[in-house]
Amino acid sequence: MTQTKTPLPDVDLTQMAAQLEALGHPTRLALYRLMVRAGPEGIPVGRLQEALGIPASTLSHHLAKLTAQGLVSRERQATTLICRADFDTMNGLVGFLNDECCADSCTRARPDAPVAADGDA
Amino acid sequence: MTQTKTPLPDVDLTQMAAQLEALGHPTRLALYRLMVRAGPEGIPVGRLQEALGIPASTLSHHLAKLTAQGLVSRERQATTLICRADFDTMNGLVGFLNDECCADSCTRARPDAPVAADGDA
DNA sequence: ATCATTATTCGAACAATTTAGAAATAGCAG
DNA sequence: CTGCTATTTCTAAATTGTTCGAATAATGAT
Repeated sequence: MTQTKTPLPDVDLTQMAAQLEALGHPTRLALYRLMVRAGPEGIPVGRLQEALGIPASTLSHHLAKLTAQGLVSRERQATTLICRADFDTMNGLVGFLNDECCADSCTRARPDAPVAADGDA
Repeated sequence: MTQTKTPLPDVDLTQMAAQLEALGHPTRLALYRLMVRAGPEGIPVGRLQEALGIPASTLSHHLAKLTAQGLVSRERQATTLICRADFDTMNGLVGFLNDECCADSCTRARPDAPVAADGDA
């Protein structure tokens, strides 16, 4: 806790936008949710493919995008690749939305959030 | 509160993805955040343009995208258009991410969330 | 070494997004 | 009606994303 309230300059707008964009595709969002439901043990790529019924190359492309944003991690297990949702990253994203992009109506998650505490006129 | 826990079938994956995509652009995310900070009184388009320093047509395009997803509402006030963040929509989105896309690590916002309480395989 | 399995990378066609200048529209003042 | 400010729509170019077959790489078994 080096700082109680965000410095306000730009937290990481570009990175946050990139993560939101990665999730902002029906296939990728479905993919991510499958991984979340699979829990900490993860789910193999082949299983994801079966679930969505899309060609492997397309799947791989989307998976790569999610991985590039740190939303998903992959681990080799023999010939299969186990995919896992990176909850740390998702928490960061949800935290950002709560802190910077919500107002009074959103207090359920952070009753002490400053909301709009900058100079302004 | 018509339903305590989501039915689980597919909540609105496509719509959620569309909203995430709308926010998944640096300019639009910055735009949205400016509106959040402006609070319930809103902020005129011209003010947004000054803040970001981009051409009006580009700004209008992004604004239209946010509006199309229900993230932003616009209201005429004489010659200026007042923009407001739609907190209802954002709450729905954050709620979805919490409910469907987070796991044990994400309990800070919803200590009672079921996480992945479906039939499993 | 060869083969089968699992998944990625390459390449190319197609589609969508992003950007922004110029023209058009909306409201208000004189 | 004319001019003025505020904002959108039109149009078009450049860039980027999506899709998927075919070729490639990694792993383990025979």
